[in-house]
Amino acid sequence: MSIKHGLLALLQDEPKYGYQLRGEFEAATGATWPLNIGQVYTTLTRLERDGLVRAASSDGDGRSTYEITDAGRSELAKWFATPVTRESRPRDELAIKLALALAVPGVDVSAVVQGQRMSTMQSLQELTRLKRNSTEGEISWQLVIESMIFGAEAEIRWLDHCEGMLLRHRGTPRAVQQNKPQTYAPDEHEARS
Amino acid sequence: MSIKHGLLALLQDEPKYGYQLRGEFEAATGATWPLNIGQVYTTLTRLERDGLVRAASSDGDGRSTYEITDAGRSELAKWFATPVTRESRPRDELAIKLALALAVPGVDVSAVVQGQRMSTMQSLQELTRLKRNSTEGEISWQLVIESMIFGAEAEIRWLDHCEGMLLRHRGTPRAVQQNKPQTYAPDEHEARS
DNA sequence: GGTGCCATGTAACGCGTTACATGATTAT
DNA sequence: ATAATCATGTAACGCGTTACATGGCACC
Repeated sequence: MSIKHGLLALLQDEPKYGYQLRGEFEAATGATWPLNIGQVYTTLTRLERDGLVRAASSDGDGRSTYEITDAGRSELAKWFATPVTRESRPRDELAIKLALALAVPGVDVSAVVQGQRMSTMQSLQELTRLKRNSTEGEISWQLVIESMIFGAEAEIRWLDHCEGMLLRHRGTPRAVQQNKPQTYAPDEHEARS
Repeated sequence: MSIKHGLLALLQDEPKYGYQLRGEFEAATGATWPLNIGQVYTTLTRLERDGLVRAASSDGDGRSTYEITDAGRSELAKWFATPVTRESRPRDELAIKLALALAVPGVDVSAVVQGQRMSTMQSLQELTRLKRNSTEGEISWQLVIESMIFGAEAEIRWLDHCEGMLLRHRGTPRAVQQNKPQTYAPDEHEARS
C-alpha cells in the first residue's frame, strides 16, 4: 500500500506522467528503494480501476498524465491521518527466523545471531556514510536514511540482547515444544521417545 | 518468504500436519502475527510444488502430514545462514509516508508525526504489558516481543528527531498553495468556511 | 547508424491473504 | 440437536515485482 498511496500523494498537486512520478518518488525517498518504472504503470492502472485517479489530458508533449480524483483525495487524507500500526506491518522476517531457530532443535542460534549482527553493522556503516555525503536541502530522504539508521541500531541492540538471553539460557534449549497440546492436538498417544 | 521458511523449519524434525504447524508456529512467535490456517495449506502446496516438502504417509489418525525433502533442508540451511539485509526488507510505509508528506505541499507533517507518535507509544505500552505478563520458558516469543519493543522505541526516537528537523527547518516551507481551497486537512473535514 | 535514455505499456509470477466448501469429531 | 472446533482443502484477490515489447528522441 506504500507505492499506491505514494503516487497518490505526488498527484495531489497537479497531473503528472509515469516517469515524472518515478523521478519524484525516488527524489523524495532517496532512491533507497528503487522503484521500477513498470510498477508505476501497473499501480496507476489499478488506481484508475479503483477510481482514485483518472487519465488527464496529455501535457502537450504527448505524455499521458494522470490526475487525482475526489475519491483519491479522500483516500489520501485517510492515509495521512491513519497511523501505521504494528498489526498493519508485514511480518518481521528476522524475528521469525530467530524465534524458529530457537524453537526447533539443531540450529546454531548463535551463528545466526552473529551473522546477522555482522551484516547489520555493515549496512549501518554504509548508511552513516550515505548520511554524511547527503547535501543540505534533501531533507526528506535524509529522514528516510535516519529512519533506517535508527532501525539498524535497534536491531543490533536487540541482537545483543538475544545473545545475552542465549547465554543465560544454556540448558533449556527446547523451550517451546508442546506447551499447548490440547489446542491443536486432541490426543497425545504418539509417545515419541 | 517468512511463512514459507518458517513452516520448513518446523518440519525439519519430523513430518507434521496443517493444524499442528499453525499451532507450533504461533507458539514460537507468540501469536503476534496470527497465521490463518488456510495459508498453511496454500503454502504447503507451493512448497510441495517447489520440491521442498513432500506428502508423507498419514500419521495413523487420518491426518495427512508433510515432510521436508533434501532440497528443503538445503533451502532451510541457506535461510538460516543468510542474514536479512536492508534491501530484502519490504518498504517502510511510515518512512515513505513522512517523506512524501514533506515532499508535497499542503500536508500537515506535524499532525502526521504527532498522530503516529501517539499510536506508537500506545502499542509500546501494550507490548511492555505483554512482556510483563509472559511466563518464564516462552523464551522465543519473549524475544519476538522484545524485537517489537526495540523497534517501537527506535521509531519514537526517530519521530522526535523528525520533529526537531521540522522545527529547525521553518523558513523553507514551500507549503503555500494559492488557489486550491479544498485541501485534505487531517483535522476535520468540512471545518473550513 | 548505432547506443542509450525517455516513455508507455502488457503479461505473468510469487507471496500473503481471505472467503468459502466440506467433513469429522467433540461438547453442551 | 446443534454448536463449536478440528481438519483439509480450493478459488480468488491484491499488491509488489520482473521481464518483455514497442516506439520516439538525442547524441556522437
